[in-house]
Amino acid sequence: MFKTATTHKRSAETRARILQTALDTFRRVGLDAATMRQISKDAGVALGAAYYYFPSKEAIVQAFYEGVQEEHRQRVEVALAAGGLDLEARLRAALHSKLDILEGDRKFLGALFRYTGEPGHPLSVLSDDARPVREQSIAVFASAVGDEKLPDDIRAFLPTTLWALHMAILLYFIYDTSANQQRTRKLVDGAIALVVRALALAKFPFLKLIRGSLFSLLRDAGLFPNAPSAPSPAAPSSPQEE
Amino acid sequence: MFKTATTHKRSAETRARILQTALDTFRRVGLDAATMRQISKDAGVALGAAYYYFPSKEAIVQAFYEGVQEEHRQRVEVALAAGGLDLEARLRAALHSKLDILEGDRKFLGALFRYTGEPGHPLSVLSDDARPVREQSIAVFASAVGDEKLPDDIRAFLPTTLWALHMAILLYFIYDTSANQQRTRKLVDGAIALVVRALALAKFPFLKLIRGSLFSLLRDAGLFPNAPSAPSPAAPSSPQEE
DNA sequence: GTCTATACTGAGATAGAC
DNA sequence: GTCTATCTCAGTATAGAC
Repeated sequence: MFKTATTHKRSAETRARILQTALDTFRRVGLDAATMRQISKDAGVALGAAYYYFPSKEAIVQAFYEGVQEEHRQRVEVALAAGGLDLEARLRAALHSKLDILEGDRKFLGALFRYTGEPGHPLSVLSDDARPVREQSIAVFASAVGDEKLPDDIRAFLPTTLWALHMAILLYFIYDTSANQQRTRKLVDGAIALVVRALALAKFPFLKLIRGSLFSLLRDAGLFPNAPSAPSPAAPSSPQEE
Repeated sequence: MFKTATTHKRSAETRARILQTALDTFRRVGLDAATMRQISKDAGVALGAAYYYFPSKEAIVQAFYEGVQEEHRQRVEVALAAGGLDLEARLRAALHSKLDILEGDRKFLGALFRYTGEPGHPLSVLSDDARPVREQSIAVFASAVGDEKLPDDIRAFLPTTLWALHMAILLYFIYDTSANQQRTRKLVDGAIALVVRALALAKFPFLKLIRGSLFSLLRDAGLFPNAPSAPSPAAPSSPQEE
């Protein structure tokens, strides 16, 4: 039952070596062209060993995303730690740091979206399985919003909305062939500036009505499970049986 | 060079039979579990024949989407032909008819999104290859907007925006396990009502400013290639080299 | 041009030996 | 924990019937 420390360590090393080799190969030739046979060969293990550590090729990708998520969390934490940044600067830091991390991985980043349309698939970013990672990612955006003075309803919806925006931007990023993906960087800055300006509109009372309708709609749809005044205390984040 | 009429017909029949058998199988067992061998066997042809008509399994899916698109165009055309519907009713017709068509195909509809993250892939809804189908689909929404009195900038952006909304709703639809996907139907109605109300806000001059910023941002990002006052007459619909 | 029959390659994934 | 052998299936190739 209990493994020895050395076994633990060797095992972790092998796993790390396979993961690293796989990512190198993904970056070099893309996800599909990278075969498990080539990866295991380059990592100096047999095919079966690779499958021992990663039940599928996609599991390697998943491990990569988890690493990215953790790295993102840390970078944003560092960026916010100093303090003194306004909301716009904090949101820019959150989005740009994500792009910084993924800069070299655009070639296989598309795999992030590959299973989005398959509810049951563990690698769908919208699946129940991915909920922990998804909520961690949303939490990073919540931390960037921080204690900014905002109406309660906006405060409740903003982090998930930013997460959705960030997903859309990643899609744009993948398609962006401009040098160093400058267009995506510009889009981020412009989008954030717009979000901040739109938030300032919150004070107009006659916009509060339509905003309320929008939030009701999203809440009733089962999106935003953590939003206030939800009909059910355990509202699902995606549609469920009535 | 010229095929005889009968050859044409027999060929079309074989193709249709393979397509129909494939779709039946997809619906029954899902896309991945449906093997080309099983499909060709069920269709009463050899494997080679299936590959003669469809270069890949995905090509069958593509053919399916083209059929859906054509069916959608027709249904919306019929719905609008009578006239007398207001904007909200027309938009509802456009969205609900799409859901009607796809109702039985939710199980493999996710394939629509499978290649979204891969710019070069012909089956990505955002790819250059898919541009004709995509623009046809956008045109359907433009026809639903019709000659509604709208500011020029909104008129330019609305159809593509509705198309994007419709893609998001399809994603929700796939995840919606409520009976007969009632939740999606409710979401459609609520979303359309909200869109129509939001359009009515267009008359407020101080909102025109932020609206202008939003549209500039989207246009500069290279989205909305057909929008007015674009910097380049042949602006791309996705990011390109500078 | 349409289609059959069959064999082959390559890749993801698994079983079971060690 | 690791390896070798094997399975399945997408897709290709080929040779030919009609």
